[in-house]
Amino acid sequence: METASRPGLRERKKQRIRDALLRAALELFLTQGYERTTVDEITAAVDVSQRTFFRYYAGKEEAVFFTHSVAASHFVDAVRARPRDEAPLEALRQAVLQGWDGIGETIERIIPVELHLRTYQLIESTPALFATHLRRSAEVEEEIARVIAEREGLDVDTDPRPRVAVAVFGGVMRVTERLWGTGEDISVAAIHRLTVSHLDAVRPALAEKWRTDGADGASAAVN
Amino acid sequence: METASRPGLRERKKQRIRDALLRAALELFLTQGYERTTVDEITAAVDVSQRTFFRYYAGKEEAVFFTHSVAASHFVDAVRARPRDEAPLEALRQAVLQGWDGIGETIERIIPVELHLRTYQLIESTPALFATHLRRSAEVEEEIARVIAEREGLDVDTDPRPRVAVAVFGGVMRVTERLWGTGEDISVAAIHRLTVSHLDAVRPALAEKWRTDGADGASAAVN
DNA sequence: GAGGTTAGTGACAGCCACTGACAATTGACA
DNA sequence: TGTCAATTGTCAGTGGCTGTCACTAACCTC
Repeated sequence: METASRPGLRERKKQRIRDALLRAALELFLTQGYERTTVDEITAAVDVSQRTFFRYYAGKEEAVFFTHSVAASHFVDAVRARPRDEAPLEALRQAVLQGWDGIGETIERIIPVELHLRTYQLIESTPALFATHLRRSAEVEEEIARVIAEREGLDVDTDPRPRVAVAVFGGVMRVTERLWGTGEDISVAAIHRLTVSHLDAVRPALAEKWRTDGADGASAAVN
Repeated sequence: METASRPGLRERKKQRIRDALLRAALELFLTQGYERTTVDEITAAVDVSQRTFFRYYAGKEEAVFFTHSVAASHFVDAVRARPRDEAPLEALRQAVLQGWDGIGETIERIIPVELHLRTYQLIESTPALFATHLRRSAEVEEEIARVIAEREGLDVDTDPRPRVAVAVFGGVMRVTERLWGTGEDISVAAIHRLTVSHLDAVRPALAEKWRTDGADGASAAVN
Protein backbone atom coordinates (compact mmCIF):
# COMPACT_ATOMS: atom_id res chain seq x y z
CA MET A 1 0.00 0.00 0.00
CA GLU A 2 2.90 2.36 0.43
CA THR A 3 4.41 2.18 -3.05
CA ALA A 4 2.17 5.08 -4.11
CA SER A 5 2.58 7.31 -1.06
CA ARG A 6 6.21 6.46 -0.33
CA PRO A 7 8.19 6.03 -3.55
CA GLY A 8 11.05 4.08 -1.95
CA LEU A 9 14.20 5.24 -0.25
CA ARG A 10 16.17 5.65 -3.44
CA GLU A 11 13.54 7.88 -5.00
CA ARG A 12 13.14 9.98 -1.86
CA LYS A 13 16.87 10.51 -1.67
CA LYS A 14 16.91 11.69 -5.27
CA GLN A 15 14.06 14.08 -4.64
CA ARG A 16 15.88 15.50 -1.65
CA ILE A 17 19.02 16.13 -3.68
CA ARG A 18 17.04 17.66 -6.55
CA ASP A 19 15.25 20.01 -4.17
CA ALA A 20 18.39 20.94 -2.29
CA LEU A 21 20.23 21.70 -5.53
CA LEU A 22 17.38 23.85 -6.81
CA ARG A 23 17.08 25.79 -3.62
CA ALA A 24 20.80 26.30 -3.22
CA ALA A 25 21.12 27.36 -6.84
CA LEU A 26 18.30 29.89 -6.69
CA GLU A 27 19.44 31.33 -3.40
CA LEU A 28 22.98 31.76 -4.68
CA PHE A 29 21.77 33.24 -7.96
CA LEU A 30 19.57 35.72 -6.11
CA THR A 31 22.25 36.80 -3.68
CA GLN A 32 25.41 36.81 -5.81
CA GLY A 33 23.93 37.01 -9.28
CA TYR A 34 23.48 34.29 -11.88
CA GLU A 35 26.77 34.56 -13.70
CA ARG A 36 28.89 35.12 -10.66
CA THR A 37 27.65 31.83 -9.23
CA THR A 38 29.57 28.73 -10.29
CA VAL A 39 28.20 25.22 -10.36
CA ASP A 40 30.95 24.27 -7.93
CA GLU A 41 29.52 26.71 -5.40
CA ILE A 42 26.07 25.20 -5.76
CA THR A 43 27.27 21.64 -5.34
CA ALA A 44 29.52 22.64 -2.45
CA ALA A 45 26.48 24.03 -0.65
CA VAL A 46 24.67 20.73 -1.06
CA ASP A 47 27.82 18.64 -0.67
CA VAL A 48 27.57 16.62 -3.83
CA SER A 49 29.94 16.43 -6.78
CA GLN A 50 29.70 18.84 -9.67
CA ARG A 51 28.80 15.95 -11.93
CA THR A 52 25.72 15.26 -9.86
CA PHE A 53 24.32 18.70 -10.50
CA PHE A 54 24.41 18.06 -14.22
CA ARG A 55 22.64 14.75 -13.72
CA TYR A 56 19.65 16.60 -12.26
CA TYR A 57 19.72 19.76 -14.32
CA ALA A 58 20.99 20.19 -17.84
CA GLY A 59 22.70 23.38 -16.73
CA LYS A 60 22.35 26.45 -14.55
CA GLU A 61 19.56 27.76 -16.73
CA GLU A 62 17.36 24.73 -16.26
CA ALA A 63 17.40 25.32 -12.52
CA VAL A 64 16.26 28.91 -12.97
CA PHE A 65 13.37 27.91 -15.20
CA PHE A 66 12.34 24.76 -13.37
CA THR A 67 9.30 26.27 -11.68
CA HIS A 68 8.52 28.31 -14.76
CA SER A 69 7.94 25.10 -16.67
CA VAL A 70 5.36 24.07 -14.12
CA ALA A 71 3.63 27.45 -14.33
CA ALA A 72 3.69 27.35 -18.12
CA SER A 73 1.99 23.99 -18.40
CA HIS A 74 -0.64 25.11 -15.92
CA PHE A 75 -1.29 28.07 -18.17
CA VAL A 76 -1.67 25.87 -21.23
CA ASP A 77 -4.05 23.64 -19.33
CA ALA A 78 -6.04 26.65 -18.22
CA VAL A 79 -6.46 27.78 -21.82
CA ARG A 80 -7.64 24.32 -22.79
CA ALA A 81 -10.19 24.39 -19.98
CA ARG A 82 -11.76 27.68 -21.06
CA PRO A 83 -15.34 27.55 -22.41
CA ARG A 84 -15.37 27.27 -26.18
CA ASP A 85 -17.83 30.11 -26.67
CA GLU A 86 -15.33 32.59 -25.26
CA ALA A 87 -13.52 34.79 -27.75
CA PRO A 88 -9.87 33.66 -28.16
CA LEU A 89 -8.31 36.72 -26.58
CA GLU A 90 -10.79 36.63 -23.72
CA ALA A 91 -9.90 32.99 -23.06
CA LEU A 92 -6.21 33.85 -22.98
CA ARG A 93 -6.83 36.78 -20.67
CA GLN A 94 -8.78 34.69 -18.20
CA ALA A 95 -6.24 31.87 -18.35
CA VAL A 96 -3.26 34.06 -17.43
CA LEU A 97 -5.07 35.85 -14.65
CA GLN A 98 -6.22 32.48 -13.35
CA GLY A 99 -2.66 31.20 -13.60
CA TRP A 100 -1.23 34.08 -11.60
CA ASP A 101 -3.86 33.81 -8.91
CA GLY A 102 -3.24 30.12 -8.48
CA ILE A 103 0.55 30.40 -8.58
CA GLY A 104 0.75 29.68 -4.84
CA GLU A 105 -0.69 26.18 -4.88
CA THR A 106 1.14 25.43 -8.11
CA ILE A 107 4.63 26.29 -6.96
CA GLU A 108 4.69 25.98 -3.20
CA ARG A 109 5.18 22.19 -3.35
CA ILE A 110 8.55 22.74 -4.95
CA ILE A 111 9.96 25.94 -3.49
CA PRO A 112 8.64 28.96 -1.56
CA VAL A 113 6.59 31.14 -3.92
CA GLU A 114 8.67 34.09 -2.84
CA LEU A 115 11.71 32.44 -4.39
CA HIS A 116 9.84 31.75 -7.60
CA LEU A 117 8.63 35.32 -7.92
CA ARG A 118 12.11 36.65 -7.33
CA THR A 119 13.41 34.63 -10.27
CA TYR A 120 11.51 37.00 -12.52
CA GLN A 121 13.65 39.86 -11.30
CA LEU A 122 16.71 37.73 -11.86
CA ILE A 123 15.59 36.90 -15.38
CA GLU A 124 14.79 40.48 -16.31
CA SER A 125 18.15 41.66 -15.06
CA THR A 126 20.27 38.92 -16.62
CA PRO A 127 20.48 39.18 -20.42
CA ALA A 128 21.31 35.52 -20.96
CA LEU A 129 18.34 34.45 -18.84
CA PHE A 130 16.07 36.99 -20.42
CA ALA A 131 16.91 35.64 -23.85
CA THR A 132 16.14 32.10 -22.80
CA HIS A 133 12.94 33.27 -21.16
CA LEU A 134 11.78 34.79 -24.42
CA ARG A 135 12.59 31.64 -26.32
CA ARG A 136 10.67 29.54 -23.86
CA SER A 137 7.75 31.95 -24.09
CA ALA A 138 7.82 31.58 -27.85
CA GLU A 139 7.56 27.82 -27.47
CA VAL A 140 4.58 28.16 -25.16
CA GLU A 141 3.00 30.57 -27.62
CA GLU A 142 3.35 28.07 -30.42
CA GLU A 143 1.57 25.49 -28.30
CA ILE A 144 -1.16 27.95 -27.37
CA ALA A 145 -1.64 28.89 -31.01
CA ARG A 146 -2.38 25.25 -31.77
CA VAL A 147 -4.85 25.05 -28.92
CA ILE A 148 -6.63 28.17 -30.13
CA ALA A 149 -6.69 26.93 -33.70
CA GLU A 150 -8.24 23.67 -32.54
CA ARG A 151 -10.81 25.52 -30.43
CA GLU A 152 -11.86 27.53 -33.44
CA GLY A 153 -11.65 24.63 -35.85
CA LEU A 154 -8.91 26.23 -37.93
CA ASP A 155 -5.71 25.02 -39.52
CA VAL A 156 -2.79 26.78 -37.88
CA ASP A 157 -0.75 26.51 -41.09
CA THR A 158 -3.20 28.18 -43.44
CA ASP A 159 -5.00 30.72 -41.26
CA PRO A 160 -2.66 33.29 -39.73
CA ARG A 161 -5.15 34.38 -37.08
CA PRO A 162 -4.33 31.87 -34.32
CA ARG A 163 -0.61 32.62 -34.32
CA VAL A 164 -1.19 36.33 -34.80
CA ALA A 165 -3.69 36.52 -31.94
CA VAL A 166 -1.36 34.61 -29.64
CA ALA A 167 1.61 36.73 -30.73
CA VAL A 168 -0.33 39.90 -29.97
CA PHE A 169 -1.32 38.55 -26.61
CA GLY A 170 2.18 37.25 -25.89
CA GLY A 171 3.73 40.56 -26.87
CA VAL A 172 1.57 42.40 -24.41
CA MET A 173 2.34 39.85 -21.70
CA ARG A 174 6.06 40.35 -22.23
CA VAL A 175 5.73 44.09 -21.78
CA THR A 176 3.67 43.50 -18.66
CA GLU A 177 6.12 41.02 -17.19
CA ARG A 178 9.06 43.24 -17.88
CA LEU A 179 7.50 46.24 -16.21
CA TRP A 180 6.57 44.07 -13.25
CA GLY A 181 9.89 42.23 -13.05
CA THR A 182 11.98 45.37 -13.20
CA GLY A 183 9.79 47.15 -10.67
CA GLU A 184 9.85 46.81 -6.92
CA ASP A 185 6.44 45.33 -6.19
CA ILE A 186 6.70 41.69 -7.22
CA SER A 187 3.41 40.76 -5.59
CA VAL A 188 0.82 38.70 -7.42
CA ALA A 189 -1.60 41.60 -6.99
CA ALA A 190 0.77 43.85 -8.91
CA ILE A 191 1.15 41.53 -11.90
CA HIS A 192 -2.60 41.01 -11.91
CA ARG A 193 -3.22 44.74 -12.05
CA LEU A 194 -0.57 45.36 -14.71
CA THR A 195 -1.89 42.52 -16.85
CA VAL A 196 -5.40 43.94 -16.87
CA SER A 197 -4.32 47.48 -17.61
CA HIS A 198 -2.04 46.43 -20.45
CA LEU A 199 -4.56 44.13 -22.06
CA ASP A 200 -7.10 46.93 -21.86
CA ALA A 201 -4.63 49.14 -23.69
CA VAL A 202 -4.51 46.94 -26.79
CA ARG A 203 -7.55 48.39 -28.55
CA PRO A 204 -6.61 52.02 -27.85
CA ALA A 205 -3.09 51.23 -29.05
CA LEU A 206 -4.43 49.96 -32.36
CA ALA A 207 -6.55 53.05 -32.91
CA GLU A 208 -5.76 55.21 -35.92
CA LYS A 209 -5.32 58.38 -33.92
CA TRP A 210 -3.92 58.62 -30.42
CA ARG A 211 -3.68 62.34 -29.94
CA THR A 212 -7.36 63.22 -30.19
CA ASP A 213 -8.85 60.47 -28.04
CA GLY A 214 -7.03 61.61 -24.93
CA ALA A 215 -9.80 60.45 -22.64
CA ASP A 216 -9.71 56.88 -23.84
CA GLY A 217 -5.97 56.56 -23.79
CA ALA A 218 -5.24 58.44 -20.59
CA SER A 219 -7.71 56.27 -18.71
CA ALA A 220 -5.49 53.29 -19.48
CA ALA A 221 -2.47 54.92 -17.85
CA VAL A 222 -0.35 52.77 -15.56
CA ASN A 223 1.44 53.44 -12.23
CA MET B 1 43.06 64.11 -49.24
CA GLU B 2 43.27 60.35 -48.99
CA THR B 3 42.66 59.95 -45.27
CA ALA B 4 38.94 59.81 -45.99
CA SER B 5 39.00 57.55 -49.03
CA ARG B 6 41.95 55.38 -47.99
CA PRO B 7 42.05 54.89 -44.22
CA GLY B 8 45.69 53.77 -44.10
CA LEU B 9 47.27 50.35 -44.42
CA ARG B 10 46.75 49.38 -40.81
CA GLU B 11 43.07 50.18 -40.92
CA ARG B 12 42.59 48.39 -44.22
CA LYS B 13 44.32 45.33 -42.84
CA LYS B 14 42.01 45.32 -39.84
CA GLN B 15 38.98 45.65 -42.06
CA ARG B 16 40.17 42.75 -44.17
CA ILE B 17 40.58 40.54 -41.12
CA ARG B 18 37.22 41.56 -39.74
CA ASP B 19 35.53 40.75 -43.03
CA ALA B 20 37.40 37.51 -43.51
CA LEU B 21 36.51 36.36 -39.99
CA LEU B 22 32.85 37.22 -40.48
CA ARG B 23 32.62 35.47 -43.79
CA ALA B 24 34.49 32.40 -42.64
CA ALA B 25 32.36 32.21 -39.50
CA LEU B 26 29.06 32.51 -41.33
CA GLU B 27 30.04 30.05 -44.02
CA LEU B 28 31.13 27.49 -41.46
CA PHE B 29 28.02 28.05 -39.37
CA LEU B 30 25.82 27.59 -42.41
CA THR B 31 27.55 24.46 -43.62
CA GLN B 32 28.36 22.63 -40.38
CA GLY B 33 25.94 24.25 -37.99
CA TYR B 34 26.56 26.93 -35.39
CA GLU B 35 27.40 24.78 -32.42
CA ARG B 36 29.46 22.26 -34.29
CA THR B 37 31.75 25.06 -35.46
CA THR B 38 34.58 25.97 -33.11
CA VAL B 39 36.31 29.32 -32.99
CA ASP B 40 39.54 27.50 -33.78
CA GLU B 41 38.06 26.36 -37.08
CA ILE B 42 37.09 29.91 -37.95
CA THR B 43 40.50 31.35 -37.14
CA ALA B 44 42.24 28.47 -38.91
CA ALA B 45 40.31 29.35 -42.08
CA VAL B 46 41.53 32.93 -41.87
CA ASP B 47 44.94 32.00 -40.48
CA VAL B 48 44.94 34.18 -37.40
CA SER B 49 45.14 33.23 -33.75
CA GLN B 50 42.04 32.39 -31.75
CA ARG B 51 42.67 35.43 -29.60
CA THR B 52 42.35 37.67 -32.61
CA PHE B 53 38.81 36.49 -33.28
CA PHE B 54 37.75 37.62 -29.83
CA ARG B 55 39.36 41.00 -30.39
CA TYR B 56 37.01 41.60 -33.32
CA TYR B 57 33.90 39.85 -32.09
CA ALA B 58 32.80 39.36 -28.50
CA GLY B 59 31.92 35.77 -29.35
CA LYS B 60 30.46 33.52 -32.00
CA GLU B 61 27.04 35.08 -31.53
CA GLU B 62 28.22 38.57 -32.31
CA ALA B 63 29.39 37.38 -35.70
CA VAL B 64 25.99 35.90 -36.48
CA PHE B 65 24.18 39.10 -35.55
CA PHE B 66 26.66 41.56 -37.01
CA THR B 67 24.62 42.40 -40.10
CA HIS B 68 21.42 42.21 -38.11
CA SER B 69 22.60 45.15 -36.04
CA VAL B 70 23.00 47.18 -39.19
CA ALA B 71 19.55 46.21 -40.42
CA ALA B 72 18.04 47.01 -37.03
CA SER B 73 19.40 50.51 -36.85
CA HIS B 74 18.21 51.14 -40.39
CA PHE B 75 14.77 50.10 -39.27
CA VAL B 76 14.83 52.44 -36.29
CA ASP B 77 15.95 55.27 -38.56
CA ALA B 78 13.15 54.46 -40.99
CA VAL B 79 10.58 54.73 -38.20
CA ARG B 80 12.00 58.09 -37.18
CA ALA B 81 11.75 59.30 -40.76
CA ARG B 82 8.07 58.47 -41.14
CA PRO B 83 5.62 61.39 -41.44
CA ARG B 84 4.19 62.35 -38.09
CA ASP B 85 0.59 62.32 -39.27
CA GLU B 86 0.78 58.59 -39.94
CA ALA B 87 -0.87 56.31 -37.40
CA PRO B 88 1.76 54.54 -35.25
CA LEU B 89 1.10 51.04 -36.58
CA GLU B 90 1.04 52.32 -40.13
CA ALA B 91 4.41 53.98 -39.62
CA LEU B 92 5.87 50.73 -38.28
CA ARG B 93 4.41 48.76 -41.16
CA GLN B 94 5.89 51.07 -43.75
CA ALA B 95 9.24 51.15 -41.98
CA VAL B 96 9.68 47.37 -41.95
CA LEU B 97 8.60 46.92 -45.53
CA GLN B 98 10.95 49.72 -46.49
CA GLY B 99 13.71 48.07 -44.49
CA TRP B 100 13.29 44.74 -46.23
CA ASP B 101 13.17 46.27 -49.66
CA GLY B 102 16.37 48.19 -49.04
CA ILE B 103 18.20 45.31 -47.38
CA GLY B 104 20.40 44.87 -50.46
CA GLU B 105 22.12 48.26 -50.36
CA THR B 106 22.30 48.09 -46.58
CA ILE B 107 24.07 44.77 -46.27
CA GLU B 108 25.93 44.18 -49.51
CA ARG B 109 28.86 46.37 -48.43
CA ILE B 110 29.63 43.92 -45.68
CA ILE B 111 28.71 40.47 -46.99
CA PRO B 112 26.65 39.02 -49.84
CA VAL B 113 22.95 39.53 -49.05
CA GLU B 114 22.42 35.84 -49.69
CA LEU B 115 24.60 35.08 -46.70
CA HIS B 116 22.71 37.53 -44.53
CA LEU B 117 19.34 36.09 -45.46
CA ARG B 118 20.54 32.57 -44.74
CA THR B 119 21.48 33.58 -41.21
CA TYR B 120 17.76 33.83 -40.49
CA GLN B 121 17.40 30.13 -41.21
CA LEU B 122 20.37 29.47 -38.98
CA ILE B 123 18.86 31.54 -36.20
CA GLU B 124 15.45 29.92 -36.43
CA SER B 125 16.97 26.47 -36.32
CA THR B 126 19.45 27.08 -33.50
CA PRO B 127 17.76 27.52 -30.10
CA ALA B 128 20.61 29.48 -28.56
CA LEU B 129 20.65 31.90 -31.49
CA PHE B 130 16.90 32.15 -31.57
CA ALA B 131 16.88 33.12 -27.91
CA THR B 132 19.45 35.84 -28.49
CA HIS B 133 17.55 37.03 -31.52
CA LEU B 134 14.41 37.48 -29.44
CA ARG B 135 16.32 39.39 -26.80
CA ARG B 136 17.82 41.68 -29.39
CA SER B 137 14.40 42.21 -30.92
CA ALA B 138 13.09 43.16 -27.50
CA GLU B 139 15.82 45.78 -27.21
CA VAL B 140 14.93 47.23 -30.58
CA GLU B 141 11.27 47.25 -29.59
CA GLU B 142 12.06 49.23 -26.47
CA GLU B 143 13.84 51.80 -28.60
CA ILE B 144 10.97 51.93 -31.07
CA ALA B 145 8.48 52.37 -28.26
CA ARG B 146 10.35 55.47 -27.17
CA VAL B 147 10.37 56.82 -30.71
CA ILE B 148 6.62 56.26 -31.03
CA ALA B 149 5.97 57.85 -27.66
CA GLU B 150 7.95 60.90 -28.71
CA ARG B 151 6.12 61.09 -32.04
CA GLU B 152 2.81 61.10 -30.22
CA GLY B 153 3.98 63.38 -27.45
CA LEU B 154 3.44 60.75 -24.76
CA ASP B 155 5.37 59.58 -21.74
CA VAL B 156 6.42 55.99 -22.28
CA ASP B 157 6.36 55.36 -18.53
CA THR B 158 2.80 56.43 -17.83
CA ASP B 159 0.93 55.62 -21.03
CA PRO B 160 1.03 51.92 -21.89
CA ARG B 161 0.01 52.43 -25.51
CA PRO B 162 3.45 52.97 -27.08
CA ARG B 163 4.94 49.81 -25.63
CA VAL B 164 1.75 47.84 -26.20
CA ALA B 165 1.48 48.94 -29.81
CA VAL B 166 5.11 48.07 -30.48
CA ALA B 167 4.75 44.75 -28.66
CA VAL B 168 1.74 43.87 -30.79
CA PHE B 169 3.62 44.81 -33.90
CA GLY B 170 6.76 43.01 -32.78
CA GLY B 171 4.82 39.91 -31.91
CA VAL B 172 3.38 39.74 -35.38
CA MET B 173 6.79 40.33 -36.91
CA ARG B 174 8.24 37.45 -34.95
CA VAL B 175 5.56 35.10 -36.23
CA THR B 176 6.19 36.34 -39.73
CA GLU B 177 9.94 35.95 -39.49
CA ARG B 178 9.67 32.50 -38.05
CA LEU B 179 7.37 31.29 -40.79
CA TRP B 180 9.68 32.80 -43.36
CA GLY B 181 12.91 31.61 -41.75
CA THR B 182 11.73 28.03 -41.33
CA GLY B 183 10.34 27.92 -44.87
CA GLU B 184 12.20 27.36 -48.07
CA ASP B 185 11.72 30.63 -49.89
CA ILE B 186 14.03 33.08 -48.16
CA SER B 187 13.60 35.73 -50.83
CA VAL B 188 12.88 39.34 -49.93
CA ALA B 189 9.66 39.04 -51.93
CA ALA B 190 8.52 36.23 -49.67
CA ILE B 191 9.12 38.10 -46.41
CA HIS B 192 7.43 41.14 -47.91
CA ARG B 193 4.35 39.13 -48.78
CA LEU B 194 4.22 37.36 -45.42
CA THR B 195 4.63 40.63 -43.54
CA VAL B 196 1.68 42.20 -45.32
CA SER B 197 -0.60 39.21 -44.89
CA HIS B 198 0.19 38.85 -41.21
CA LEU B 199 -0.23 42.52 -40.42
CA ASP B 200 -3.54 42.44 -42.23
CA ALA B 201 -4.57 39.55 -40.00
CA VAL B 202 -4.24 41.56 -36.80
CA ARG B 203 -7.69 43.12 -36.85
CA PRO B 204 -9.50 39.89 -37.76
CA ALA B 205 -7.51 38.12 -35.04
CA LEU B 206 -8.73 40.60 -32.44
CA ALA B 207 -12.37 40.17 -33.49
CA GLU B 208 -14.76 38.76 -30.94
CA LYS B 209 -15.96 35.94 -33.13
CA TRP B 210 -13.86 34.08 -35.66
CA ARG B 211 -16.22 31.35 -36.72
CA THR B 212 -18.95 33.46 -38.25
CA ASP B 213 -16.86 35.91 -40.28
CA GLY B 214 -15.38 33.20 -42.46
CA ALA B 215 -15.06 35.52 -45.42
CA ASP B 216 -12.92 38.06 -43.63
CA GLY B 217 -10.64 35.52 -42.00
CA ALA B 218 -10.22 33.15 -44.91
CA SER B 219 -9.20 36.01 -47.16
CA ALA B 220 -6.17 36.51 -44.94
CA ALA B 221 -5.00 32.93 -45.40
CA VAL B 222 -1.32 32.35 -46.09
CA ASN B 223 0.59 29.96 -48.37
C1' DG C 1 19.15 -12.51 5.45
C1' DA C 2 22.86 -13.59 1.93
C1' DG C 3 23.96 -12.50 -2.78
C1' DG C 4 23.36 -10.75 -7.24
C1' DT C 5 21.54 -6.77 -9.91
C1' DT C 6 21.14 -2.08 -10.98
C1' DA C 7 20.71 2.79 -10.21
C1' DG C 8 23.17 6.66 -8.68
C1' DT C 9 27.50 8.94 -7.37
C1' DG C 10 32.25 10.63 -7.24
C1' DA C 11 36.53 11.22 -9.39
C1' DC C 12 39.01 12.17 -13.34
C1' DA C 13 40.05 13.60 -17.92
C1' DG C 14 38.87 16.44 -21.54
C1' DC C 15 36.43 19.89 -24.90
C1' DC C 16 35.29 24.47 -25.91
C1' DA C 17 34.06 29.44 -25.21
C1' DC C 18 36.13 33.10 -23.40
C1' DT C 19 39.64 36.27 -20.72
C1' DG C 20 43.92 38.44 -18.83
C1' DA C 21 48.79 39.27 -19.27
C1' DC C 22 52.87 39.84 -21.66
C1' DA C 23 56.02 39.59 -25.39
C1' DA C 24 56.76 40.02 -30.35
C1' DT C 25 55.63 42.32 -34.48
C1' DT C 26 54.44 45.80 -37.63
C1' DG C 27 52.35 50.10 -39.51
C1' DA C 28 52.72 55.26 -38.55
C1' DC C 29 55.15 59.23 -38.29
C1' DA C 30 58.85 62.29 -37.32
C1' DT D 1 65.74 55.20 -40.03
C1' DG D 2 64.51 55.01 -35.47
C1' DT D 3 60.90 55.56 -32.14
C1' DC D 4 56.18 55.04 -30.70
C1' DA D 5 51.83 52.93 -30.52
C1' DA D 6 48.63 49.74 -32.20
C1' DT D 7 47.87 44.78 -33.26
C1' DT D 8 48.77 40.22 -32.91
C1' DG D 9 50.40 35.69 -31.09
C1' DT D 10 51.36 32.90 -27.19
C1' DC D 11 50.42 31.11 -22.86
C1' DA D 12 47.96 30.18 -18.88
C1' DG D 13 43.71 29.90 -16.68
C1' DT D 14 38.43 29.87 -15.56
C1' DG D 15 34.04 27.87 -15.97
C1' DG D 16 30.25 25.29 -18.19
C1' DC D 17 29.49 20.96 -19.67
C1' DT D 18 30.29 15.81 -21.18
C1' DG D 19 32.11 10.95 -21.32
C1' DT D 20 33.94 7.27 -18.77
C1' DC D 21 34.59 4.13 -15.18
C1' DA D 22 34.92 2.25 -10.82
C1' DC D 23 32.45 2.14 -6.51
C1' DT D 24 28.69 2.24 -3.32
C1' DA D 25 24.17 1.71 -1.74
C1' DA D 26 19.39 0.59 -2.54
C1' DC D 27 16.52 -3.01 -4.34
C1' DC D 28 15.08 -7.66 -5.52
C1' DT D 29 15.17 -12.64 -5.35
C1' DC D 30 15.57 -16.81 -3.26
